[in-house]
Amino acid sequence: MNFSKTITDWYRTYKRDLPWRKTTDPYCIWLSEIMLQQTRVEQGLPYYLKFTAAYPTVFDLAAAPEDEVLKLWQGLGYYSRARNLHHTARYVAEELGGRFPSSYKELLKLKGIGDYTASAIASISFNEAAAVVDGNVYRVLSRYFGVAIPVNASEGVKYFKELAGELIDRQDPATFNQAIMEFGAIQCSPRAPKCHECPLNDGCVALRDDKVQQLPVKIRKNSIRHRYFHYLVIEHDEYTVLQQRKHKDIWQHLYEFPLIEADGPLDKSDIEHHKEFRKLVGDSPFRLEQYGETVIHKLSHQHIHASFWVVYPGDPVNGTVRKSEVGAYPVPVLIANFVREYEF
DNA sequence: AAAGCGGGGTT
DNA sequence: AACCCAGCTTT
Repeated sequence: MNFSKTITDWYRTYKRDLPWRKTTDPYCIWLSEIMLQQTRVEQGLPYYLKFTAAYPTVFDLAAAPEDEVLKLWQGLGYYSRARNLHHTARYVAEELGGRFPSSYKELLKLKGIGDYTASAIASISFNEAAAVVDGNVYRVLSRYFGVAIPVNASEGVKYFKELAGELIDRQDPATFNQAIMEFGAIQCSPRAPKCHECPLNDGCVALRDDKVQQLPVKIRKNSIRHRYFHYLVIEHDEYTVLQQRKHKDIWQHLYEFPLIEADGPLDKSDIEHHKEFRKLVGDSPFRLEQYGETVIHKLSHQHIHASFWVVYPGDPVNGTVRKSEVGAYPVPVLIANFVREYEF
């Protein structure tokens, strides 16, 4: 039995019951695919349910303010996905009458939609034979065919895209694409694939040559950057201060307390005399105390060493919001964790 | 071609 | 601690 038929037969038996598999509405497929980029199904699922409940159509999403969309997205990470999602919803609603483009080529032009997502929507919603190549597909194909070309370099991207394009079931591309991804997620998993009970184990080159653990090959990079964030938590009657992150950096457009970023740890005296602190508090009298210990918030590529300094200014300060309203703002998980523990 | 972008789970 | 996840955009 050939590779593709084995995969789709396996899928019909073992596929998970997931809400986006009950529809071919391109809006719903698009929503699910954006959320699942670099994100596990179990983590994305509750967000999919929240979004489809809050925004049943692309017009509902387009009509929402960005802060509201980011708030619903809070905790899912890679927030540019939410900003691009919102941008594209407005484009589709206002310029395309709410109708998504129906081909891979046209979908690829939309913000936030790359090769993978355009292929996924084109195949699932419009039955176009565009092959998806995600992390699962790289793993399944590199193992079964014994290909050691690095998957995260340009040669590998091209090679596996073409290979997947040759294998795809042109009669039912939607099922084939979802099948090979599901197979990679459940059967041909990264660390402990179930080779002993795999329907493809007779033809798998990696299994034959005992190279399952060495494939796929990835060029690894990224050393971790350490950053030191000192947050100023203003306490003035029922008010505190929040600021939106505007610059090109992590957490763009999310909110946080006024921030002093330094090259390392700072003590109370460093904070008191810092330019940003003086700018916020002015020359009025104040009380200042550190809350808790330094927290190390780990991102994929950065470790944020965060300390929180509670400030009781004598005079009113600018940029205040009610403490009771802090929970309404989209904030990084680091800030949400602090707010939950501190309780104003 | 390489860097930058979250958060959580697994080993 | 390292790796991975239904990747995309910018440099």
